[in-house]
Formats: sequence, structure tokens, C-alpha cells
Amino acid sequence: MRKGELTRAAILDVALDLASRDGLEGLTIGLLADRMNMSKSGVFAHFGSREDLQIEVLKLYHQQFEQEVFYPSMKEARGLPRLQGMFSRWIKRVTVEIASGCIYISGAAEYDDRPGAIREELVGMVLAWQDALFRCVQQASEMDHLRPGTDPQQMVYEMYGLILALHHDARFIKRPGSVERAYAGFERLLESYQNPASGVALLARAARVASAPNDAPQAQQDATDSEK
Amino acid sequence: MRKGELTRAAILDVALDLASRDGLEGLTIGLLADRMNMSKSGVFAHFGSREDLQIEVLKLYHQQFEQEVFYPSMKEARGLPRLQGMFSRWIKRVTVEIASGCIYISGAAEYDDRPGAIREELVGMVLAWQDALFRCVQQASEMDHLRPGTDPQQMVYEMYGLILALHHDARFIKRPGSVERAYAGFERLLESYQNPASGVALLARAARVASAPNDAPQAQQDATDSEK
DNA sequence: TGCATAATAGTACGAGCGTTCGATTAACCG
DNA sequence: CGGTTAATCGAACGCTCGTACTATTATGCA
Repeated sequence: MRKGELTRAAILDVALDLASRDGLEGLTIGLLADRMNMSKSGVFAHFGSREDLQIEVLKLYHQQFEQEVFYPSMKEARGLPRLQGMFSRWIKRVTVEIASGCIYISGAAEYDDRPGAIREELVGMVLAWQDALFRCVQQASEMDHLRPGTDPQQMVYEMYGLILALHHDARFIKRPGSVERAYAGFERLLESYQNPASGVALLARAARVASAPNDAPQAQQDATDSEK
Repeated sequence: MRKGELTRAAILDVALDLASRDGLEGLTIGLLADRMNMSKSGVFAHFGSREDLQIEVLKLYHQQFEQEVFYPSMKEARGLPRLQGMFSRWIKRVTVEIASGCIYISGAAEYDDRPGAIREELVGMVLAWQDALFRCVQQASEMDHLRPGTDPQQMVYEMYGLILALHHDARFIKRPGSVERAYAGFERLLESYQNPASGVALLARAARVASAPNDAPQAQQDATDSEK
């Protein structure tokens, strides 16, 4: 690997960290150069523009999210088990991000009214994840894990709300116990929508957290399983 | 009223509009001066600093939120009816803000890791509103409108999540039908937590929206009813 | 009307921003 | 090792930012 690609990757790593804390708009080339002990132009040369840098950061974040949340969950059994896996891994991810910030969530606020390439990229990624959740709920529905008449989009909406509230309360308000509240909300969601006739067990929350499945990084699967 | 106070109020109005769209951090004195057809220094002179301006904008927003959501709801019967009033007025408010943006929500993302006077002010206001909701749920609990054992903080958490998801999906994703999903989520919330023995009727959503109670601006009540 | 005071404009400063360009150093390969 | 190419630096540009200061205009009261 050429040295250039190596430093480029290192810059992106630091940039992701910086953007998580201060938002994509707060990501500045000067600050980045400081943290890298490089000159501004030295950093800049690796990306054609600031916007390109921001998009690369976004793609790196998306990749990590997929590796950590999406792909491992796709290995679980279709339907409710997979949905539970997605949600608990999602929570675990956001829990870690309480210290650093979630780019999907902060980006949604930053770019909700700012057209351009970054917004398009961001919306595409969030939509991809919501669609993955949507399809998972749909499959659960087809397998009769859910009550007939369950609206998948409604379930996704409420799951997303629980995560947004977690990010809000834990990171902004700094109120303790938010993670437990997110889990409790999800359990209530399942109580409402799960088909009692389905044999899918409702894992206890504590057990689910403790037995944190081994989600060590793995080779990326081929495109057929992509959430896109 | 002196002319100065008048222009100051006009500036704050425009500033609130600007901050709603671009966030409090996007509120710039130069842009504000342009919109006001004034010089930068002319605008600046009304506030000691940009930070003071931002805080004044925040206070103005808080005041409007109280007038529109909090005070009218306090006139309704304690317990579940008041809670329903709070939520439906809150939704109505956010629905309007889909076009302009909600400062509480965008501010939470902007200042979740940026200490200072603005963050403190913002956290105080959001906490005041969450506390108002909390007390309302508590009263509903004491009046046996809710199932025994209902956790008020959990209810507030989930209500906030529904609103955050509304703001996210409608404003960022631009997905239609989000308002209905927020109502549906609230109805499921009530189905879970409402005490079936309570005589409080669950107003149909459509009726609640249509019959939009007359919430014309009114004199601010005294401090005893304040949400603070 | 005239005068004190309030309100606004104009200008300037220093800092940080993204970006450009030419010079310089480092890395790679035959 | 030497020569070519890649990587990095340093300085500069034009812009916008918040703020300070002085000058000018408008307002409100005696």
C-alpha cells in the first residue's frame, strides 16, 4: 500500500472522530490538520474539496455501521429474531456513540434543509437502513411472527423514535437510564405487535445485552445481502 | 415604546426565523443585517454579543412554545385529558415547524457537546417541558387514569421519541404520513398505559385534530402555573 | 424649535475558512 | 544509486465571521 493511501485512511479516521463530535459541518480542514500534525494543504491534497472529504467520512461511517449492526444481524433467523438482533445491536452502537455522537442523527438535523451532495448521500444511507428494518418487519409479518394487520412502516417509525429519544436524552440531556428506557420501549412494541401464536421467544433484555453475540469484524458479504 | 425596542423586536423575529431554518449556530449577524436592510453594526448594537442574541432568540422561541402548547393545555382537566391536549398541540406545533424547523430539536443536536450559556439555556427549557409532561403523567397516574405501576418517565421518553421521529421523517426524510404515524404511536401508548377502568374517553384522532380547540394567544398566566 | 440622547451607519481589525500554486521533501522503482 | 513520481509544505488569496470604534443621522422631550 502506498504511503498516500495510508495517511489518507488515517486522516479519514480522525475526521470521522471529529465529525462525530462537532457534526459534519463542524469538520474543518484546519482542525484536521492540527490533529494530524500536518499542514492544511497537505491534508487538503488527499481530497479534491471539503465536500468530498465530508462524503468520504460519511461513507466510512456507513461502512462501520453496516459491519457492526447490519451484517451480523443478517446471519440470524429471519423474522422476529433478526429484528431483535438489529435493534439490540443498534442500541449497543448508539450507546457507544453517546460519548462521541451519531452522524446519522446529527446529520439529519444539520442537513434537513441544506440541499446538496452531502444531504443526498446522508438521506440515501438512512433510507437504506430504514428499508432494511422495513423488510425485516415485513418478513416477520409474512412468517406470522407479528399480529395480522401490523403496519411495518409504523413499527420502523417507532423503533427509530426510541433510538432518537435515546440519543437525545443520553447525549443532550445527559439523563441516566435512557438505554433501559429504549429497551423497555422496544419490549412494549413487541407486546403490541407480536403474534402471541408465534413460537418466537421474547428474550429477556438483560440476557440479550449480556450475551452480546460475537460480532467481530468480518469480511464484507457480497452485494446480494447488502441493505441497499 | 421607543423605536429601538421596536426594531429590536423585529430583529428578533427575523432571527428566530433564520435560526429555525439554519440552526442557532447558523444564525449570523451579517445575514440578519441583510434581511433587515440594516448594517451589521446597527443590528449588533441591539445585543451585546452574538451569544446574547442567540439566547434572546431561544427565549423568544420558548415563550411562543409556552403560549401555543403549554398554557392552553393547562386549562384542560387534569390527568389524561390534559396529557392528550399537550400531545396534540405539540404535534400541531411540530407539524407547522416541518417547514421551518424546531429549535429545541435542532439545538439538541447542535449543543449536545458544546458547553456554554446557550447549551445551559436550551437544556433548561427542554427539561422544563419534559418536567411538565412528567408531572402531567404523574397526575394522571394519581387519578387512576393510568394502569398501576406505569412509569411516568418511560411515558415521557416514548412521547418524546414519537415527536423526534416525526421531525426526523417529515423534515429530513420528507416522508409523507409521518403525522399520522405519530398519532398512531400515541394511541398505542395509551392502549398500553391507560387504565381501562378509568372513564376517560379516548378521543378519536381525527376528531381531535379537526376540532382544534381555540388556542388564540392569551395573557400569560402567573408563575404558579409556569412549567418551570 | 433646539438640544440631548438614542439609533444606526461606516470602517477597520484579526482570525479562521476553503482553496490555489509553486517549492520542497520523501518515497518508490528500475 | 539515480531519477521519476508522489507526498507534503508554506505562503498567499479572497471571503466571512464577530467585534470595536468613531461618525452620522434620527428621535423624543423641554
